[in-house]
Amino acid sequence: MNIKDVARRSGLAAKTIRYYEEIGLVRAARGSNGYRVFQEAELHKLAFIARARSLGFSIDDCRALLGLYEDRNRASANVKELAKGHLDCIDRKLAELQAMRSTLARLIEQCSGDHRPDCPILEDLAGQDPARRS
Amino acid sequence: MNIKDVARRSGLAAKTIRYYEEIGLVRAARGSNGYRVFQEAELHKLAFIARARSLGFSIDDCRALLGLYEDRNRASANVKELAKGHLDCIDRKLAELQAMRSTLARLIEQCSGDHRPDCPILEDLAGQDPARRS
DNA sequence: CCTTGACCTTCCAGTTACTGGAAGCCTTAC
DNA sequence: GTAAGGCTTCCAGTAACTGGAAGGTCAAGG
Repeated sequence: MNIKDVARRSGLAAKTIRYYEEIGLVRAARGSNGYRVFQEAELHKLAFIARARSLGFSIDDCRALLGLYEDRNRASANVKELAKGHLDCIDRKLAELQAMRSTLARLIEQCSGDHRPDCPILEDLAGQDPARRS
Repeated sequence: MNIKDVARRSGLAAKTIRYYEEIGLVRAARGSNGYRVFQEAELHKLAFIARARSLGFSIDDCRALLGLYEDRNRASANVKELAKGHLDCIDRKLAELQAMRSTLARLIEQCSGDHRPDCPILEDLAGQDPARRS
C-alpha cells in the first residue's frame, strides 16, 4: 500500500502520516523506489491513532495508548487512568468554554447591534460595568 | 508604572505584555534607562485585552475589538457580529468536546480498570467494536 | 563605596500538531 | 515522448505565549 491508500483508509492526511513517521509514532518500510510501503499492521496502528486523536488524546497519550495496546501484559487500570486523566482535561475545557459562552451570550443579547456606537460588549471588556460580570 | 505593576493590575504576565508590544497590540513609552513606562491608558488597554482573551477572543479579534472600542463612530452591529462569530466558534468547540466526552465517559465506565489486560477502551480505539461507537 | 537582590532589557528556542509549498524524482497511460 | 498524478525531502508558518540565558539598573543596607 502506498501512502495515499493508507490515508484514505485511515482517514488521516498523507502529510499527517509522514509526520507521525517522523516523530516515531509509526514506522514505514520503503520500496526500491524510495516510496513508503505500508502493511495492514501499520494501517491498523494509524487507524488506532486517528480514533484516539478524534477523542482528543494528545500525541503523547496516543504513544502511551499504543504501547499499552501492544503490551499483552498490560493492566486495564493503566489505560483507564490515562483515559480518566484525559476526561478530566476535557471537563476542565468544557467548564471554561461554558463560562465563556454564557457571559458572551448574555453580552450579545444586550447589544442592540445597530448603527449606534453604544455597546455593552465593549463596555464589559473595558471594565465599565464590573457588577454585571459573570 | 513599570511592567510588573502593569502585570499585576492587568492580570497578564510581564512576558505576555512584552509580547503584545512586540506584535503591535499595545505601545509602551521608554524611560531614560530603557525600561518600559506605562500610562493608565495603556494599562486600560491591556486590561481590555486580558478580559477579551479570557472570553476566548483571538489576538486578531482583540485587535479588531480595540479598534472598534477606540472608534467613536463605530456601529455596535460590527461588535455584535464579531462576538457572534466567536460565539459560533465556541459552540462548535463545545459540541466537539461534548461528543468526545460522552464517548470517552462511556468507555471508561465499561473498563474494569483492574490488573487484567482486557480493555474496552483499547478495543474501541482498535476498531474492534464499531457497533458501539458513538 | 560596595554588595545584594529584585527589577528590567533583549534574544533565542521550544511548545502542539500539523499544513502549505517548492523542487524534483517515479510511474503509468496515451 | 510527454503529461498527469503520485511520491520524496526540506523549509517555513501557524497561535499565543513561555522558559531561560546573558547582562544592564536600581534601591537599600552595611
